[in-house]
Amino acid sequence: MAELLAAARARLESDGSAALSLRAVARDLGMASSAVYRYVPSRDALLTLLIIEAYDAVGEVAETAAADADRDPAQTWLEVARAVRRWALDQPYSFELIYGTPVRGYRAPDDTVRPAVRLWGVIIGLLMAAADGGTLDPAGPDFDPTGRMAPEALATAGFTDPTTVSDEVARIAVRSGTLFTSLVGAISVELFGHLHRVADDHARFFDVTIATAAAGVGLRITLD
Amino acid sequence: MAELLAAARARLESDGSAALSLRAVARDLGMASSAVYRYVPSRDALLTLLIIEAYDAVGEVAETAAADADRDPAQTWLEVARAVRRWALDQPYSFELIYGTPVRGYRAPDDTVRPAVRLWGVIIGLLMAAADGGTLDPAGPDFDPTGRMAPEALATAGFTDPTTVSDEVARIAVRSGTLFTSLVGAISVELFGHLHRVADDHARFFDVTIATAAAGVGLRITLD
DNA sequence: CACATCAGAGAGCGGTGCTCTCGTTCGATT
DNA sequence: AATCGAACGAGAGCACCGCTCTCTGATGTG
Repeated sequence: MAELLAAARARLESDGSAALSLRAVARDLGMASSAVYRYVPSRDALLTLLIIEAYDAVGEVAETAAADADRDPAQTWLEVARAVRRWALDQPYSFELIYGTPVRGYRAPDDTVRPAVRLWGVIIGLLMAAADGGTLDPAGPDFDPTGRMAPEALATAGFTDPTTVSDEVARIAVRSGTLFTSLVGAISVELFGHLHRVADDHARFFDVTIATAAAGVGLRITLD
Repeated sequence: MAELLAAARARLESDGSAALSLRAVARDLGMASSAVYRYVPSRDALLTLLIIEAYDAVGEVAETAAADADRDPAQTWLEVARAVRRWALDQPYSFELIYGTPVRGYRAPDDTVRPAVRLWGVIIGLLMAAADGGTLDPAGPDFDPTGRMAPEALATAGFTDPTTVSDEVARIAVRSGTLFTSLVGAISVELFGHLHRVADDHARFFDVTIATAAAGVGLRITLD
């Protein structure tokens, strides 16, 4: 089973998710394609395993970057974003697998929710830290947060008891959406080729995009 | 040829790009699969045609929304973003086709550049209008725009002669990247299921995300 | 009328996911 | 120790895919 996953991971990294063929994996293992079905019920199930791996990988990358960086939450967010970008450029197919077009007819099982939420946890944690430290500027547009972010998500991320999400917490958590979107958006846009003939220095474009979006939620990032 | 494109479009809208099968299109037309190759050299070429159609469609949606909306550039941007989102939710597979994971081994030919740049044109136009009207706040982070945005892109969008892009224009154009990213990012995140169990009211999440990112570049959007 | 061009058909190649049946092997129970 | 059953793997086969090849027939033109 471990060998199977390793072979599938190798195939994914070299050929991409769309080309991940169960038969090819079987060939790499020196087995008949039918034998693989002893371990995995379908190709999509195999993909699910890789998806969970990818979510966990990006979650760990973000958590590590957040722990390693300096104290200022805004600069820490920049470092986290950079780390995630580096990971995505390194393993583009893993990024595509989780943040790109979902596989046709594929419905993510609940097993993927917990690892997927790790990144949200890092983001919300940074916003909380900024609020506590008094470095969180007033956000651009303010609005009523009731019912906007699911309390369940906050609870899964380990912040509060789902039944008692304070208005204060919700108001901050809402801003995490913009940070998350700017991160996924900036990487997607670069990775999927939409900066072709638009921007030259992709790393700089990324930094600026992250910093600008962060300014909107009240995090002042200074770029050198 | 027109029938072929129509059938392919229908297949795309019902099954998605990954499942767009030349044989299926041929069946829909009552032809042998080999006959289709009289008109189109390969499946990828057929996809390219649909990609160009999609870029043009989203470009027109954006241009129309920009023309119809009121005078305030910030509010107009919100309307443009909403219109593009509506289009994407309406034709998810077309959105995926251009802003999702690129098709394996597919390299976009230059024919796609011009339609792809229409959306950029709308964005830059709005920023210019805001700057002219004096409603463009100082952006979050400021930075040297030299060499950041390709002059060619500005020229293609119809703003300047590529050799003479003023520093003023470049400084404004740079901000368009954040708006573009927030738009594509917000739609991707929603369409690809990353708001599942995170946000309840997707339309509101979208508005807030767009407005917050816009605040970072200096556009004040007011949400009701 | 002869001829060339073109649209389409059909078979076939190697590939895919997946299912079914068949044999083997190996470990636990009696 | 013998036996039984579960687990594992192989192989054939189904329907589908992109794509190529050859062949047929219609069509229009010199």
